[in-house]
Amino acid sequence: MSDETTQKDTFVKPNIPEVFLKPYDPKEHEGVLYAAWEESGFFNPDVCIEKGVTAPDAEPFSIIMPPPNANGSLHAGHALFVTLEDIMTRFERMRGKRVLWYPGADHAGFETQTVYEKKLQKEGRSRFGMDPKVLYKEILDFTLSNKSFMEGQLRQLGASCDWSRALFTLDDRVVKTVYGTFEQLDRDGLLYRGARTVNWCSHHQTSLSNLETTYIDRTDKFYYFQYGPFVIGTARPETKFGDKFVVMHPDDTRYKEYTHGQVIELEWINGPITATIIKDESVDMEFGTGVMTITPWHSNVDFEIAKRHNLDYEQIIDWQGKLLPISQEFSGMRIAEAREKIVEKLATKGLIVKVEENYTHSVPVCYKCERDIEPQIRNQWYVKVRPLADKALEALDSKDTVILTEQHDKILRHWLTNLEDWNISRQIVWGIPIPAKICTACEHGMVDLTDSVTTCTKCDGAVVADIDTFDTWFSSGQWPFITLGYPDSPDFKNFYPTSVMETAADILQFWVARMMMLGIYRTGKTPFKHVYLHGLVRDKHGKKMSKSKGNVISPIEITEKYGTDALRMGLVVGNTPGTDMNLDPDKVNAYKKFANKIWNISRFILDATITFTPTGTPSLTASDTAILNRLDAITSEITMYMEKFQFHLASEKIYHYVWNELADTIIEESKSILSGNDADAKYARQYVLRECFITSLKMLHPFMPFVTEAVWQHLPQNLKIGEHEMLMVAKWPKIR
RNA sequence: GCGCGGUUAGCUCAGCUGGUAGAGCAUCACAUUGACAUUGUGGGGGUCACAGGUUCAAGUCCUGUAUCGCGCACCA
Repeated sequence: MSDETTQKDTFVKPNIPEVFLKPYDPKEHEGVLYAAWEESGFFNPDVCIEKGVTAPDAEPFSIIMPPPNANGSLHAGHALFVTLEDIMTRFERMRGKRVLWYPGADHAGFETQTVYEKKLQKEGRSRFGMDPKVLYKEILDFTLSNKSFMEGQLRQLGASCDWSRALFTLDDRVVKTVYGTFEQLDRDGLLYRGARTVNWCSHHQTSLSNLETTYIDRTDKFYYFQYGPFVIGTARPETKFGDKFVVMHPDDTRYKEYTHGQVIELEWINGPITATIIKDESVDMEFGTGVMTITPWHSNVDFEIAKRHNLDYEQIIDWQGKLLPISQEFSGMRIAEAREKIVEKLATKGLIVKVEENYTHSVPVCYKCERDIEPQIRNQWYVKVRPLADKALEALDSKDTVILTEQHDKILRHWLTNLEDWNISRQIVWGIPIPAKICTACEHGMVDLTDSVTTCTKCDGAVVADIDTFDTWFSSGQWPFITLGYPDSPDFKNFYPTSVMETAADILQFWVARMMMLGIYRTGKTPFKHVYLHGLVRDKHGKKMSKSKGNVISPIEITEKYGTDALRMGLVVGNTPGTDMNLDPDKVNAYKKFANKIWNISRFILDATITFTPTGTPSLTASDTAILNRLDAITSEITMYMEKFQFHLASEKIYHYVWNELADTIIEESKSILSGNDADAKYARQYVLRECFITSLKMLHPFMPFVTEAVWQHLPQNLKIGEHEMLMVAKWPKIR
């Protein structure tokens, strides 16, 4: 009797499944259960109908999974989206809806190409100079191997999505539909190829949309130069070679003696030049001296002025970020070096009026490499977004799409209201090729899906294929209707518009806005009813996770240490929609304990109900009735929270109910009744315990699918009467 | 510069339509071989950023200030 285990064994009831005799071990159950779920086919709504789990006329519920980038491991943000979407999916499936959670994987154009470039760099190679076809093939292999790895991780997190439908963003169906949209935009006059200022990253050698740039605050020198009779201010002396137009406001009395179009001679960087005076209202009289010279090739504002007055313009900086021959002695220099040298030269010529040292401004940089964006003029394909954006705004006004939270609704509206045309050309190989021909003579662009255009429709010149690819967001913006098989697939008819789009708040404009615009444009309907946005997952102190800081929490490691259920609870309890959350492993550990608590509660209930055979109506005591009423109240409260997407409250509620009420109060109070001699009271209490227990397991399931299903699979038949063999498709509890 | 959000216990955060503050972790004390030490019971700890206002009553509504963060824009 000295050995603790033998002592414990003496209390073991033979009817309790052996699995309950030791603490809950997630590793032992999770893989097996996921395989069983997948095997059952219940992730697929069609199978649910075939097998009678879902009524054929059941209300549909659909979520399109934001396809994770197939270029690496899942991070904590992925774990959060899986958790939230799986909660919604499992909840609605249990409520008997016809549920489709549609998975996918994203080739993630620019993102993946930059990941792959780093890999090339490590191997001492570079994408420049590589045969584009070879490079494409290499990235494809890399992506596909990551894709299957990533899908395995989604399974590990418990995602109950329908793998039989899984789609990859480069699959034929995707390309075909995207081409269809491209052609339709052309036909509708919403597409044009034009020379405009693009955000050029000299490092990545591609243009970027406004969204793909970010601004950083920087303190630079601000120079005042003598420019003929004027003093001009600039932070970028290196662009000033081509500046032969000097601009001021027409109402500026300081310069009233100068007239629009007047020509002046002056001494400039590389000798005497002729400059023309331009009066334009866009000039801010308060800024600097109220006079500026313009560099239309390298500034959007200047470009607009040049267009208004029909001025010519010239490239000063090449695509690699070096000065062109126009700069003469500075030709071939990088910007930073040239800036210094030019200032020196202007100083020796006595043209520097003054230098302000602390000029702070925000500078656009590439969101990937944080190098300065060099505005450049380049021919690109543009989508006229105004009509599309207006339709998206209408959908928000009519509440056909509802954004959670209001804050994000405002951000989205603001963005949609102030939108500029969308540059969809990218100079990278990893993406969907743009099906178009470009005239070598006049640069006219022609949409050509069938590879049939051989001469320019405008000037009869020779044509070449456009070598650019689409902005990833142009194709992923069509994802909801592509996945569902627009226009003819039954899925499209059954599930579009989808019920919920759940995604990260930081891609609201990148993705959600584009999906609305393109979805409405192509199908006539907004792609989703509700948009649930989650924030960033940060470390436990609220710091952004990054490899360099070393504070990255891998969801897979957490899962292996604490169990998937614990991770899911850690991610969802107290995490308000739309706001960032902090993930603390200690918090996850608390829910690991909770999973074990559920396990132990199960052991007790199983033991307490061994003799329970549900026959006849129990004669409930006042205390029994109170417990059941309370259970109903909890059930309706949790159901309401679930319906309102308040998972942070629903999860906390069920947690406290199970631990503090069911375990700490109800079970404790039941012990004396169960060991007493009153058979009716005992039977009634067994009935009550069974109700509370089954109901709790069901309400816990969307949050903690593994431990609850593990328990369910070991429930004896006397507790499971009238219930499905699999908790995943059991019926969500109803109020009595 | 314009717009938006946060500021609540030592830490990280909840708190619905206004009614004298909650959770997890941490901490302290006690208990414990019949479901569970991945435990139980109990406790300490907050003038809910600050200043005004509305109200019988304000983390909860209004105004302003400070501070942190986000979105948009940007001027050469």
